[in-house]
Amino acid sequence: MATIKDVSQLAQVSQATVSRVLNGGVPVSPAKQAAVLAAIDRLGYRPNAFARSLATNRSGAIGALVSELSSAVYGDIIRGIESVAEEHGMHLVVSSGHASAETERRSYDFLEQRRTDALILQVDASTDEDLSAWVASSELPVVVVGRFIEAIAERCVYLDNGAGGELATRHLLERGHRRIAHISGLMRIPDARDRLEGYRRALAAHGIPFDESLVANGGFVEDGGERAMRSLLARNTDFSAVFVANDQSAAGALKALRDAGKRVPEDVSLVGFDDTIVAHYLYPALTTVRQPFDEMGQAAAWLALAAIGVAEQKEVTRRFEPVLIERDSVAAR
Amino acid sequence: MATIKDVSQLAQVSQATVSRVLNGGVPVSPAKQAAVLAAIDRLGYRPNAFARSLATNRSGAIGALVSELSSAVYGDIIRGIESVAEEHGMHLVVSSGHASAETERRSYDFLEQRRTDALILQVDASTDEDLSAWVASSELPVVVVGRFIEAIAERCVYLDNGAGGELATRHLLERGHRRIAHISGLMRIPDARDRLEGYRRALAAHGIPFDESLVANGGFVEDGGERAMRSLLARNTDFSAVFVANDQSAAGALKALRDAGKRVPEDVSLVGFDDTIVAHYLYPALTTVRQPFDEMGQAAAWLALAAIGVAEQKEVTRRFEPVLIERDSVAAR
DNA sequence: ACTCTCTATGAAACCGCTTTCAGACAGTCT
DNA sequence: AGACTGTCTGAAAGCGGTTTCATAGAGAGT
Repeated sequence: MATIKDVSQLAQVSQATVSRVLNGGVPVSPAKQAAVLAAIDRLGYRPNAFARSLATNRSGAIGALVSELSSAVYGDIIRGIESVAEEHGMHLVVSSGHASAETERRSYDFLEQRRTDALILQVDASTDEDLSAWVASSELPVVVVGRFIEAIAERCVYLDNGAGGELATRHLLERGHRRIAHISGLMRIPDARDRLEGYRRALAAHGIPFDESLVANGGFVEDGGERAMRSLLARNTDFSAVFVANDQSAAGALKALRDAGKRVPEDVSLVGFDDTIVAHYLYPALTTVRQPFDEMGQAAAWLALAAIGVAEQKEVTRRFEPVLIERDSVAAR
Repeated sequence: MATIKDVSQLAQVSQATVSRVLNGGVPVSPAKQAAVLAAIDRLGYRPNAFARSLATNRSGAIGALVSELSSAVYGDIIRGIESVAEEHGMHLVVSSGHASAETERRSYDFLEQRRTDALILQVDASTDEDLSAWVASSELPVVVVGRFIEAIAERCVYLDNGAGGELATRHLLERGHRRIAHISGLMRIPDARDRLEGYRRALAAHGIPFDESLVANGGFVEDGGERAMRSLLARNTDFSAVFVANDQSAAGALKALRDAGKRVPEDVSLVGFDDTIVAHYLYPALTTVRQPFDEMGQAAAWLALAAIGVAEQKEVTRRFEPVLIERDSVAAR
């Protein structure tokens, strides 16, 4: 593999000049410039990324730590990050946290050691305090996506989950539903709490008292959603609609309803959350609250790149608004 | 950030000794060893990955070029790769080809320049010849996943798509179906051709002549599947079952059937391919042919790591066998 | 006691690039 | 003509590790 030295010798200039031609910014006479380019071409020279990084202390890569690589849910976040990174000639180094706080920590260390230029975190298991501490102690810019943490608010890209919960519930209320159940998410995750909170707010706004017996925990997973729905059905409190904290558990809920001989949406209306691919494929197609994962990933990447001066500084949306996607799982009452 | 020099001074040893302690393999006296470790701990020293890479010419990362980051289909491949990489203390640098031969080429150059230690390719747009050429000219080990290329057979990890097509079709034959249609995939992709071939073989084995009017192209996408099914229905050739080349177009086909008032599986049986989450969420849940994406990713990663001496050399499955996953979309006839 | 391993160690070269610094040269201004 | 500016260039010093090579010192063998 040719080195800069080979190029400089062939072009009869110094290594410094080759470097200048390569990196621009410094004037180089046209003659030498041409000689250098010719030599580069002739030798098929490609700069050694390690040497460059060592000298500049820049890696040309941003790191992403995601809770789960390419789940239905978070895949789009990575996609969003990658698209912006690529646009700026940066690479993406990914690592998965495997939904364990310890692994997340390890992966974080890993990436930090690897000296990516910036870090994007999308993690579930670690606490707000952990994350704040990481951000505080890190030498490189860190941005957190899919989560709002007070202490590092300006480094967070997130959805307004409360508004999402409200939106879903209000939609059902507007369709005439009064007995609306909720299958909640994993309560240690703020998103789940916020969505529940939004649900309560929407009810309150319509003068409907919160009824604990209409809430069951689905833990954000399909099985959990199925169990939660069975539990709701078994309680003999009637309801005509359910707001489910995410699409996956909505899929489970749908299954439980079907097994119980209930039709959706004729007997029970259903609203999910996330608008993942799941919502699209369910039958009936699931009305749900959309999170713009792709855009959130892009925003996070932009924020990170701007922080290291690679992307232009501009106003980046950090708090995203949920949008209701109407499909076929809600009927008027 | 502390450097090896700081450590060596604090520990009163040479840099070489610190390096030895760090990398092992060379005997170091217990006393110095302890002193070095203490100094490392005290300074919070972390070796600079760039410097190390420059000196060793190893990056500690493998590159993955995927056609589409985290689609429902290929997400599991990446996951498989990452898990094996992480197990061996390696990083994963990913890049997406965005389904264009040119972008794939660019991304490939990008990764190669980045000098990852090995490369895993999962690409659709580039031709067999392109890939063979890349592999031949590359200085680092390349493995191709999800595709069989004669010229570089021992570097390919792939599914036996022909057997998969046969499996799906035979399943329908065994359930008593005789008029079996096929919605094919993107014909420029070998997988699609092989699956069709398998379909023909299975028919032939049962003495059923191939009937061109029972084949429509779905292009591996949902829309395409829907259109293809509509086209089949419009032809007025009757059929009681359809083997669809992938789950996504099966979802489209299912929709078209539903729109036409046909029940699945009572009127028409359906078999998909891939066993992505789509198959799981469709209603009725789709009987399909499973590709072990995760394992294939793992195998590819293992092959790559073994090639650079990071993973132990062992017999790695390169040709995976499809498995039929029976769900609810096939009825006996 | 003396040579002969053998082990543990440090000095220094090296990996391939960027960047500083000083100087050569050409052009401009009195 | 002489003093200044400003532009372009090369030598060399890093960046922070690894690795080679030579050597000091400890034991072993006679």
